[in-house]
Amino acid sequence: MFRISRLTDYGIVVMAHLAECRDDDSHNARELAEDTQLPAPVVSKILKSLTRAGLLVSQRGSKGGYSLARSPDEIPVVEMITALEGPVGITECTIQPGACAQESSCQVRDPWHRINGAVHAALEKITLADLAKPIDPTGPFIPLVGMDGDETDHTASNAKALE
Amino acid sequence: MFRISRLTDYGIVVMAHLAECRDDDSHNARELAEDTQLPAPVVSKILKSLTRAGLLVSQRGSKGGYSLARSPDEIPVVEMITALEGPVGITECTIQPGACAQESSCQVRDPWHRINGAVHAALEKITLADLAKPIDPTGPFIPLVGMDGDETDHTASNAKALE
DNA sequence: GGATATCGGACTAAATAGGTCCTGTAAATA
DNA sequence: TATTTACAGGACCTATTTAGTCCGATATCC
Repeated sequence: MFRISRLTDYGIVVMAHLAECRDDDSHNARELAEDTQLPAPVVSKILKSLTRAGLLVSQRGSKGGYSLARSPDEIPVVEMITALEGPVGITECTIQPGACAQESSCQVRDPWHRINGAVHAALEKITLADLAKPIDPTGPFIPLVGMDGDETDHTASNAKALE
Repeated sequence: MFRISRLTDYGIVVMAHLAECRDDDSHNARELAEDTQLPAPVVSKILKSLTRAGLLVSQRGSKGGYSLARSPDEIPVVEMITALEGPVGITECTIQPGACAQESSCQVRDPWHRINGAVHAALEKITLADLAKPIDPTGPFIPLVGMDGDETDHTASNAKALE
């Protein structure tokens, strides 16, 4: 379906929440689940993955919890996606060379690699900081030009958005 | 996993093959399966979907078959993907407003919409013609602008081309 | 030592994708 | 008109992936 998994979506919400709490305190899994309104066991699972990937640091024991390993503007979206669902690649052959029997004769492989590179680059440039502060009109805008594909349906109002 | 399904991949290979045969003759499913080395029932299924989406025209009966509904340069990649796996949307809420309970309070929705728009735009600009002729250095390059952060230099995007 | 919280897996259930097959219908041809 | 060819539209089954839960082990603080 060409979309990120729900787990990944959750993970990014949790990360964004951590980025908003500008403190360096660690937040435990239960607390984060409550704040984000997501099921606790799932949040716990996500946090472990993100920690293993080096995006979060964990502290065990009582008073333990999780906190960001780096500043939000140093955490690109692509890393979060990779942490939660493996390497970003539009087609199989962009990730696993050799997996496809048609590889040597494939006519469309090269363009796919380019498309993949483009998507990858876009996800690399957007950082957690961009996600956590979507409505700062004075701040640097999320650097995406030419996004004309989005204008078609906005049934759910943008206006309502965030307060 | 953030990648297109195998069916979609196959579909694009078949479409590219049709684009290469510059004739306007229709090619039947069996023939296309042989040419592309893909399993016949699968190719047949794909062809039906592509026809329903208006990317191919079909001709029934003996001497029947499939042919491109439009010129390859008028068939964007995003349409092929949409035909075979539904609307392109990174997150659920970019496709189904209202499906997510957190929508109203979601902090990251707006940036996701933008990211989605960027990916969508990239896939819209790349056409079947680009995929079918991947090695023409003089032709118009796959327009990957719009995925790139600084929009100052569109002309250079050809050469550096993301790899 | 006891309470708290992460770590690492195993495990189940649900959803999706991949692939096959069958019946119906349209077109060409003899 | 009968026959053959080939698409149309599903139903259907299976394998894989994803979502979500749970538990024992381990680390830390008091």
